[in-house]
Amino acid sequence: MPARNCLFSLYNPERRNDHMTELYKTYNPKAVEDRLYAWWTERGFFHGDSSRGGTPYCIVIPPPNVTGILHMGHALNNTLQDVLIRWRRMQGFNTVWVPGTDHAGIATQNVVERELQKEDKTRYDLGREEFVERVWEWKKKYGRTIINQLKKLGASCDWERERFTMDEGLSRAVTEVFVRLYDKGLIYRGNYIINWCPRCRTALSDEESEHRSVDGNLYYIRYPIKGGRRKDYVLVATTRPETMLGDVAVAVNPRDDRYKSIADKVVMLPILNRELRVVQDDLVDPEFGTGVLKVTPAHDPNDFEMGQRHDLASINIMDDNGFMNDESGPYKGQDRFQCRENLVEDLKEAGMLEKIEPHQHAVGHCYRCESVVEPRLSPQWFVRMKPLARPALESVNEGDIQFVPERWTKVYQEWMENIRDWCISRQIWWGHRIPVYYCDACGSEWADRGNPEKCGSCGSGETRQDEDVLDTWFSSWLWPFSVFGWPEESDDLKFYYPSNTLVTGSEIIFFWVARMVMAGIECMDDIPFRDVYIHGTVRDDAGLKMSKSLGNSIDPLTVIDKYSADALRFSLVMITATGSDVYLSDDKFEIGRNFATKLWNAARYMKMHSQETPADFDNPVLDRGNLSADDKHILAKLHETLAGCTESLERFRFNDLAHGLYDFLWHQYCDWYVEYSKPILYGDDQPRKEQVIKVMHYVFSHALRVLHPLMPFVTEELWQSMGYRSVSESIMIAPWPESRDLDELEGWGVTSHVVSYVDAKHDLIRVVRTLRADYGVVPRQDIELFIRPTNEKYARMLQKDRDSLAGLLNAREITIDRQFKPGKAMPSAVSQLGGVYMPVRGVVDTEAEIKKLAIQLEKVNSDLERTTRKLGNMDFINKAPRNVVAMHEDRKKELLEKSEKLEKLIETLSEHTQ
RNA sequence: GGGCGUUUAGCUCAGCUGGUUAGAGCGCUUGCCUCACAUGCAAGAGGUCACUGGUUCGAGUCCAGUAACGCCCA
Repeated sequence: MPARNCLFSLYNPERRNDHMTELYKTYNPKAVEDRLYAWWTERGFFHGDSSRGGTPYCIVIPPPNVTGILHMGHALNNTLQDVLIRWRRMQGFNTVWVPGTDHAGIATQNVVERELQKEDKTRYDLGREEFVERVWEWKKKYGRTIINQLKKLGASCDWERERFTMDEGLSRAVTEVFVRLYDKGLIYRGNYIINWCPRCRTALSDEESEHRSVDGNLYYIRYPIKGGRRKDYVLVATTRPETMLGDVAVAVNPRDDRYKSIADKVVMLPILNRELRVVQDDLVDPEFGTGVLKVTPAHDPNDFEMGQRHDLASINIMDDNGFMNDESGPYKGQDRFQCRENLVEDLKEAGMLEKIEPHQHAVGHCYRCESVVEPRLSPQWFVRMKPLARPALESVNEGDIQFVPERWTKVYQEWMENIRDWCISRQIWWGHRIPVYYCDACGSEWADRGNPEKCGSCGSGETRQDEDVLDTWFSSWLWPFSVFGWPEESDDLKFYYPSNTLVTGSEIIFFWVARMVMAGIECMDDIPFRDVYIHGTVRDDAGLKMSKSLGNSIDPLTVIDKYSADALRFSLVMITATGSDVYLSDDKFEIGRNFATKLWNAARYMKMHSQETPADFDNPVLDRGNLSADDKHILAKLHETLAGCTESLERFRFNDLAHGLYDFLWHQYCDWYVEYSKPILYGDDQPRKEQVIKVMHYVFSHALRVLHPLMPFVTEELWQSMGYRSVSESIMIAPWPESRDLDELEGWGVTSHVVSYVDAKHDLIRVVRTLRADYGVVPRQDIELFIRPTNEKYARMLQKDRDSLAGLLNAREITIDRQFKPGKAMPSAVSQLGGVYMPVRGVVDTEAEIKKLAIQLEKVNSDLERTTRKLGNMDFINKAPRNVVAMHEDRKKELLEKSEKLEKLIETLSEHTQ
């Protein structure tokens, strides 16, 4: 790396002397980020070790999909986790953040199958074993993409603990849990309606079928009554006409008088001419369609239940690919959608189609490939959820687990209360194969932890394993303890489980969060985490969810490249309100970049004036008598900020943290304190200089630490280059600053009076600057200024601050005089501390001046009137809290003074006009 | 159909337990290359807090209703 680009030479002791020769005006993240990240890793700062003891703080990462690439959702999610973990680490907790990926069964299989397609092969050409081998190869080659991207983001994960859901250890956990639940009777196999994706050729759980509203049709079809005349038919309305090929009955509501007469009749299925029973069922909604429902038990969940109740047969009419099978007569071999078209044509021709109405309805789509999901009867494995849900619900009801924001509690509760069994088998090859074995000799079936060669009952060697694999979430729900080696009772597991905080998005509350709670209680007899922080969804500027298919996503890596990782992190957090969605556009990242540059330059300024960092910067010995009001003010503001930051983190108010630091460092520190310091640092009062330098380093080094979790790179770079290593070799492990309140700052003479005096002084400066601007006095032109302070105390304090005021206002002379009376008309204004007068060359438009002041007076008087009225209201005086009343009284006094001053000003001006 | 959420400056959003004069960033206007920073500095304009009613001494904030939009579940 060329030395010129390396702005500060940092942690490397050999390079400590050749730095600072040249200071660039902007921070150059490219020269910093990878180097620092490598150093942190090398030094082992990310590693957590249970044997070190202490208080644990643990986060397990929501494992990203191994096929995934980092998107803004990940960037936000992992930034927040990193903020928490870095904060707790600095607080001295024994922290660990466990990273890893999940094997994403369907998604990964799809990726590899697409690869095979290019070679004109299918997975069947390779066979199961070879195909799985191929997926492993793919994983080895590409599976670390997202992990490397997390490193670019600055994530301080404990990489020594990186896990993958298909690892040996985690696979063992999967088998163990399966066998336990199987033996407890909580896992069963059954023939039920499941969501079938004909493209992925597998079952999906209810959560994996995404309902979307689609514009479809309602087809009204005539089903003739057997033995009736031509006009005797019942009219059936359906959205999926092709499923009629699997009809076994029609159903009406028993209370529906319209259809009483057909109750004992048989109707004929058009085209196939199958005889259909007429059943009566309460489930039929008389209001929907014609009130007659076709019953297709093999292709609709409600129909299936109805079939059970009325003992109806089930006719499956489709194959695994969504093509019509033997049962569908003339339509055999047709794709389901093509079949629909053809069938509708045929019905039309036969005069059996009465009408088609446009109809909007919800249709399930595969969450991996977006194909229309086909409800279909199929033998699958399920987890009985009710017994698992009960304690998981209780732990949230009783507050052992808390959602932030709280409203998600209800979403969780409702899902738990209405929970349905979980379909866990998938008809794919990539994943944990179901550890159930069958004996073909004696027909027994059992779940096994090992690889049984013989049947346990009859000793036959004719055993075979179930062909299906498990849902990926069946391994993810074990993540909080499987990553620590469960079922082994490792020291790490004992120390770090349960984890403290889970950070995730709302879209996987059902998929993952809820199930982890169930698994944790079932397997560990303890909840997996205490707090669940749910952040918002990342959207584009138009409010659309960012997605590859929409092409509206902003690539975090592009942002890192263009603006820096710190900028990405800071900007994301700054604009993300707690738990609400984020709207992003490229230019938002300038916030963070500019902020980093601002810090960089503040540091440059400090360095210019203090080649050597004061030895006691961390806990400075300050001469109380030699501290100015402004010194005390910034010290107070620093500690106020520190307190606010810690509180924000405790409450997961990340954007408050970002805003607080931004405001403090930019506006309080740079805009006011650094500006204030200039005349001193460029002057030659040596003792004052030393004090100010000490204050600056004290403030800066503490603010940097609190900022570090948000902007790890630039804060570390500055920590090193400013010479703060004596506190700790890295800012990452520097102690988190303790805030002190005003009483604790008393030793430095910091009081609320000093703080409010400086606030008021800032107000005065603003007032004068406005005067300057109003009268077109350019910055380089100096002014003469008269101040008439409100009281003797202010007069004394302002007198002390004359030089600094002169600096901040570019005034060549400031006169502070309680008796000041302008000898001629001049621009003037009113501030809390007193009136200000700014003589200007040339003629002043007195009329305009009076007018301007009159407008101000009007506003003040109306405020005054409102406050007076309020204070005259006995109800207010009696019922409002004392401090509120006192506040209004102060305000009244203030307004009164201001009003009088303005009146006097106007009066004086008017005299000069005459 | 059920549930949840949102509605505050031109834009994106803060505003927590009701209590001063409703804030920020961006954008806009004006003036500045002032020796840390033009990725900057200073000043300024800009608001019927969606609507209607209620509670209260006091409502952007609490309650009820209405409207629009969004999300989740069926």
